[in-house]
Amino acid sequence: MNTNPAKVSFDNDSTISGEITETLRDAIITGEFLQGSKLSETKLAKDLDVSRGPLREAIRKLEGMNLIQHIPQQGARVITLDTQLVLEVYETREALETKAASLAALNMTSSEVDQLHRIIDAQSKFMHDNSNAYIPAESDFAFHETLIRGSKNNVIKNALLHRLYPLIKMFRYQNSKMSNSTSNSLLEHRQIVYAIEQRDPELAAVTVKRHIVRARDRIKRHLSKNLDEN
Amino acid sequence: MNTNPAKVSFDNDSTISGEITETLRDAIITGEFLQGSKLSETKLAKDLDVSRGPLREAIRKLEGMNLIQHIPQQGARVITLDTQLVLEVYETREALETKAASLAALNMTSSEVDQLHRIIDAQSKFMHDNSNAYIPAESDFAFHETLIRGSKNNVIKNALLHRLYPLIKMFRYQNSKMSNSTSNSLLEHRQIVYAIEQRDPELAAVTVKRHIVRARDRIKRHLSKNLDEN
DNA sequence: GAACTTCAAAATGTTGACATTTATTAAATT
DNA sequence: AATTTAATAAATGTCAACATTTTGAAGTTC
Repeated sequence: MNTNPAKVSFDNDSTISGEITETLRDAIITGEFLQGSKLSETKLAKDLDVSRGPLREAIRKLEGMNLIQHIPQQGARVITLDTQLVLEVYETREALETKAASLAALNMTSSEVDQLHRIIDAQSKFMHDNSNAYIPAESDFAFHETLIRGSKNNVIKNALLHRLYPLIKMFRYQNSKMSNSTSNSLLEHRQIVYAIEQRDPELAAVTVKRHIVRARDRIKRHLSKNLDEN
Repeated sequence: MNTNPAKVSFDNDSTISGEITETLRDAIITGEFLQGSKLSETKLAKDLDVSRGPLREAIRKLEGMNLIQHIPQQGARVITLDTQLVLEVYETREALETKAASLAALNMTSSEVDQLHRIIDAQSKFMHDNSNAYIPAESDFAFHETLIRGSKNNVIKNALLHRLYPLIKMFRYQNSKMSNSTSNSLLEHRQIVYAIEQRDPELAAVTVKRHIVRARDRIKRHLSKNLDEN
């Protein structure tokens, strides 16, 4: 089983293009490929032992995930997560996931709500066992992905899980020192589940909005203190 | 000069891949390629007189615009704008463009606000000259694109202009008989500009939200009455 | 007549070579 | 010595051929 938090796990593509897309995605998210670094087709094709055709397609797919920036006749570079981009990503996430929460309150199945419960129970147990450590990133992502899927809106789901979360995972993976999820996050998760259980879309929206705005504020403070070591 | 409302106009790529991306995009948006129809690589490559390499890349790019659905080992098909998808697109647009409006109220330059004024003045003149006809689609899109650019959030901007608006343009182009923009739309546009001029993000959000929800409701009514002729 | 096999045709996936553009380095000029 | 120019190397863009998978029709079986 794969417990790599970088894994986005939404494609099972046995083609070479699909395989190397996953490989490159993980390498970018984990920071194995440095931000802003050039992705040379010739070199990468040799390293991965594939031809440039599928590699170019993989690069296009990663461009769709916002992980790569490609300029014609110049090539592809790993996205650079500067302060502005990260804050813009969280603003976008706020808009989309707030709506997703409203919809989830209306459309989530009870078995999906149960799943949310199981996730926060595990988070609760973990924090108890580890004396108020941070929520593990994988568990936090599992919570939000379940919520998003519960919206039953595939357009919002794809926008969030395929295009925004890769960037969020990349940021959190490469800033794991940061106080990502404070003990307060668990309480906020509980409030979100409560709102969904009550089938209260407004309350769900408000609780998720606050959850994300707080995360954004933490990041903002963190980045303003670490202007150099980026 | 290009006045084709299908034109999205955000790429100037002199490569073959870039050229045929634009060609195919317009053909899909205008309905020249029917919804759900197969895009055969072999056939298309012959028709466009290019090799399959750049064509495959174009297909990947169009996939990123949500205009095409590609299944490995099966090929690419033009997206089908069924009722559910269109309503989901408008829900997503509501979430994103509402946020964009708030940000525009804060970040728009005065020259951009002037541009909004020029657009609604032209809309006003057009409707007066044509005795309450609908706002032309190009002008309506120009208004919203200016608003979105004014947000100064590139992530939201790309999500809307590159991934959502192509679908919206496709729908409106292929449903031009529908009462797209009623005379009420002009009033709503004025209210939006007013909110932005006041630098009032909450008011901007509310006015844009209502504008989009109303459009969505019109579409919902229209589609429920035309279940067959789609 | 319906469902399952078999085989041929067509489509997608992949490759390596070629073309064109961009980047690099060395020479030349001021 | 710094800047510009020219030649070379390398990279991206494109193509046509090959490989593999899927599709669909013909034939067979129940």
